[in-house]
Amino acid sequence: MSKAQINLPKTAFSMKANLPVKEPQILELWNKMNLYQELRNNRKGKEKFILHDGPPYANGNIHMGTALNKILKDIIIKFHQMNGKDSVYVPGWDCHGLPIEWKIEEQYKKNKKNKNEVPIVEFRKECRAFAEKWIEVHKKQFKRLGVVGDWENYYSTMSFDAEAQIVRELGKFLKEGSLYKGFKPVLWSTVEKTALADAEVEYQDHKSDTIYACFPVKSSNIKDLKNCDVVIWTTTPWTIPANKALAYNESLDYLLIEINDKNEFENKRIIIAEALLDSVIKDCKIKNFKNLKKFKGKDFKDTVCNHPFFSLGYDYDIPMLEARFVTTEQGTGIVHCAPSHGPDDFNLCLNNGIKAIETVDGDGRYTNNVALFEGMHIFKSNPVVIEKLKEQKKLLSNSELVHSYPHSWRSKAPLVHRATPQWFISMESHKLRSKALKAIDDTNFYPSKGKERLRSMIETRPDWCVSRQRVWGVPLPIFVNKKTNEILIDDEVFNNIATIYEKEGSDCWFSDDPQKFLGSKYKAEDFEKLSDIVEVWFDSGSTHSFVLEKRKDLKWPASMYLEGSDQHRGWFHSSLLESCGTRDRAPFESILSHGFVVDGKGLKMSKSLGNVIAPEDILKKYGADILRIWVASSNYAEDLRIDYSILDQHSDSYRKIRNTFRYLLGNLNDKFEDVDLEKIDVENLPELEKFILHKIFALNDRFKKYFQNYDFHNLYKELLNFCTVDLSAFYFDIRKDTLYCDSISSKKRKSSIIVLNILLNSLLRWFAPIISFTTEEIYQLVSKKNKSVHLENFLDFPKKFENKELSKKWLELIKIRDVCNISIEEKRASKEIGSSLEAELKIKINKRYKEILSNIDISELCIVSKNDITFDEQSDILVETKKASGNKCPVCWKISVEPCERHP
RNA sequence: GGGCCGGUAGCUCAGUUGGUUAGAGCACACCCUUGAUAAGGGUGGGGUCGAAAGUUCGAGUCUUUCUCGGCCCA
Repeated sequence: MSKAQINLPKTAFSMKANLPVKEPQILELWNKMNLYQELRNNRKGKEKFILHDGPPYANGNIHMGTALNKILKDIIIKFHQMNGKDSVYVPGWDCHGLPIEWKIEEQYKKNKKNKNEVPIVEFRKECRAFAEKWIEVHKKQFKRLGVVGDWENYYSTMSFDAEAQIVRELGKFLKEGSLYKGFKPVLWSTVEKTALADAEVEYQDHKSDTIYACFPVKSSNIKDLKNCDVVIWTTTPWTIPANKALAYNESLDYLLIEINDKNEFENKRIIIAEALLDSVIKDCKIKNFKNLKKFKGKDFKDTVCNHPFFSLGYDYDIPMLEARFVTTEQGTGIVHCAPSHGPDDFNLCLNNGIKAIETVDGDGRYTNNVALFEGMHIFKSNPVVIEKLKEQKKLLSNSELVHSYPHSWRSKAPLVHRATPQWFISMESHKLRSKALKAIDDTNFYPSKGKERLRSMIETRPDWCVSRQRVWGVPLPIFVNKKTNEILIDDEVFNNIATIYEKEGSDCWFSDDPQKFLGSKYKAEDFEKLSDIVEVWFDSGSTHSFVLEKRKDLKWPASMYLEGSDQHRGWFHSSLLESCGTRDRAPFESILSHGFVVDGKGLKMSKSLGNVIAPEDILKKYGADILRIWVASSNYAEDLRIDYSILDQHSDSYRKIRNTFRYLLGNLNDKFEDVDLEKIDVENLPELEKFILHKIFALNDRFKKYFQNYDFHNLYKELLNFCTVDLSAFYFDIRKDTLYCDSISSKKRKSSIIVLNILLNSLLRWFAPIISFTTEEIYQLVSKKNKSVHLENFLDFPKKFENKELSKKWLELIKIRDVCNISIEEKRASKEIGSSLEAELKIKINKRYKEILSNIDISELCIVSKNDITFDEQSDILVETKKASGNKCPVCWKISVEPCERHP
C-alpha cells in the first residue's frame, strides 16, 4: 500500500540544530529588524520593568560567570517583556580603576617607557582607549549569547556625563558633612604607590623575618617587673621604629622567668604568656630558666615600657594597653603596636590617645618622623633593625617564617599597612547605616538569604573610604583652604566642575588651571587642589544616578539589580550606601543574586586545576541555546556546576525539545494557525484533547508562579517534562494513528490539529525567553507576521480549558494504561509480539473503573489493535495480553479479523 | 583563622509544619518499532539522603560535632 494514502509529517524544520552556524544568522535577522527598538515600540506606555545592569569591568574576555550573569538577566528581561511590560535593558561598563592602569603600565614596562615621565592626561587617555577597546569586545561576546539590549546606547562610568554626575553625588556628601578627612593605615603597595581596596588584595605565601624583641619595663604596678623585659614577637621588624605601644590580653596568664643560660642573656628576666612558654623557650633556644612569678594579664594595667632603641633617641614611653585581639596562637602573648602600620594597632592606639603619623612615604621609605632610619626603604631595613636590636641586647632571637601574607593582585608585590590621609563617608554622622538597614528591609531578595547577608555586612562595616591615590578615575572635587585647612563646600563650585566634566571629561582636573574649577568666587592661590581620585565602587555605586535617573527610557529605582553573590559586598553594597546617603532609599526594589560557576565536582575553576571552560568553547561546540538551557535549568541560588558531561545532558534535553517542535511542525505541515482560544468549542472536542488543554492550562498556572518567583530551574523542568511525558510519550504517540491515518476531513483529526496549533503556539512562547534562537527559528518558519517571537506576549488561556474532573479521570486512565504496558511488555519479552499493535488486551477491572472506561477506547490509549473489558469486583486492574488475530490493515497497521473500518 | 551558605540516585532537580517501602526527567541496561528514523515507544536496574552522635514513638526534614565545597572577610 502506498504511503501517499497517509498524512506523514512534513516540515522544513531540520532535526539537526546546527546552532553554532544558525545562531549568528538569527542574530543578523534581529539586527536587521532592529529588534531592540521594535521591542520598545511594541510596549510604548506600558509599565516598565527595569533591570539595571551591574557594570562588568571593561577588561579581558568574558568568562562563564559573566555569561551566566548576562543570560540570566536576558531571560528575566524577556519574561517580563512577554508578560506585557516594557522591559528595558541598558548594558553598562565599569571603566576606571587600578587593573586598567596596571595594564597600561605593563605596556610601558615592555616599551621601556617611564610612567612618571608621561603626563597624567596622556596616561588617562590610554586607559580610556583600553576600556573602549574591551567594551567593544564584550559587546560582541554578550550579543552572541542572545542578549537583547540597547547596545548602541550603553552606559559607562567613564563617559563625561557619568564623571560629571559622580562629582555631583560627591558634592552631596561633602555638603552634608558626612564626607570627612581621616588618617589611617591602609594596605599600601610600594610598587604601584597606591592604597589597595580589599578586593584588590590576594593572600599568598611570603617569607618574613621574625624577631623576639625586648621592651624593658620602665614602671609597673607589679613591683617585680621593674627592670624586666616584656618580649614581643613580630614578622615585621621594620615596624619597630614606629612602635608606640604594647598590647596584652587581660584574660591571659603571664609568667616572669629568669634565663640561666651562660650567655649574654644570663640572669635576664623576661615576661611572656604562660601558654606560649614552650614555643618561646624553644624558638629562643633557652635551655635553663627559672620560673619567678605568674600573674594575670589584667595586672599589667598602667605598666609603661621603654623602646628597645631608648638609648638611640627613642626616649618616649611605651604604654601597655589591653586588647582583645591578643591571642596565644603565636608569639609571646604581648603584641607590639605601630599605629601607622596596622588597623588593630591604629584603633587601639587611637582609643588611648596615640595618633598615627606618617612614618613611611609612598615609595616605602621612612620619613623624617623616624630617627636613624630616614630615607631607608622598609623592605631593606629588616637587617638594620635586627642589627640595632642586637647591639642594644634587645634581640632574643630571630628567624624566618613562610606565612600567608597580603599581596597586590596585580603586581603580586607584598603589601604593607601604611598610614595615609584618606577621605571617608561616615556611616554614623548622618545615620547612613540605619538608613541602609531600613532600605534592606524594604527590598525583596531572590533568594531570600541574600537579605541577611547584606544586612550583616552593613551592620558591621566601618566608614567608607572613597579616596585612592591613583590617576585613572574621577578626581575628588576637593579644595582645601591653605590657611584654615577647611574644605571648600560650595554648590556653585561643584556644579561648575560637573558642567566642565560634562563637556570635556575629568582629565582637565589634572592639567588645567585650578582657577577654572573655582570660578571667580575664590582665588586658586588660597587653596590646595586634591589629586586623589574616587574609588571605583563609588563610581559603580552611582550608576543609578547617571543611568536610571537620567535616561528617559528608564526609571528610578530599578525594578531589580542582579549580580553574583560576591556583589553583596560590591555593587549591591555600594549602590545601597550611595543611594541611601543621597536619596534616603535603595536604588532597587529587588535584588537577585546568583552563585558561582564551578566545575562538575563543585570545585572552582582555575588554570592550575585545568577545569576552566570558556563560553566561547561552548558556543562553538553546542551553541548559545544550550548554554541558556544550562542557565535556566541550574539552581542559581547555589553554585552552578558545569562540565562537558553536564552540557551533553542539556544538549540531549534540547534535542527532545527540538523534536517536540518538529513533531508539531511536521503534522501541521509548517502551516501554523493562530487559533482564537476563546472561540474553541472545548465541549465538543474528544476527551483526550480536552485533557491536553487542561494540562496546558494547569502548566501555564505553574509557569506563571515559577516565573514570578524567578524559579527558572523548576519552570524549565516542568516544560521539559511536559514535552517528554505528556506529549512525546503520551499524546503524540497516541495521536499518530489519527494524524497519519484519518482523513484530513475527519473531525477527530481536526480536533487534534487545533490542539497541535495551540501547543506549538504555547511552547514557542513559554520557551522563547530560554531558547531564544531556536524559538525564533521556528517562529520565522511559521509566522506570517515577519517579526520576532520576542515581540509576542504570553498566552492567556480561557478558563474553559480547565477541567479538573476530567483530569482526575484521565490520571486513572493512565494508571490503567501503565498496567497494560507492563502486560504487553511480558509478551514482548517472550517474543510473542513485537509492536504493541500486535497485541489484544483482556482487561479485568472492578466497578470503580467501569464508569471511567465507559466512553473510552482503551485500545487507542494503549496503541493496541483490540481490547476486551470485563468487570470483576475481586480485581483492581488485571490485564492479560494476547497476540491479536486477523489481518494487518496496510494503512493503519491495526490487526483485525474483520476488514478495517477506516480503510476498507 | 572567622562569618555566611550548601552537600538527596551517574547528571539536573523535587521532597509541604519531622510520619507509611525517598520522587521526577535525563543518562544507563534490555526489548520493541522503522510511517517523528542520527528520531519514537515500552520495561527495568540505580540513592538510606556528606559522616557521626543526639532529641523523638518516629528525622532527608530538629540539635551538636566533624568533613568536603563555595562566597566574603582576616
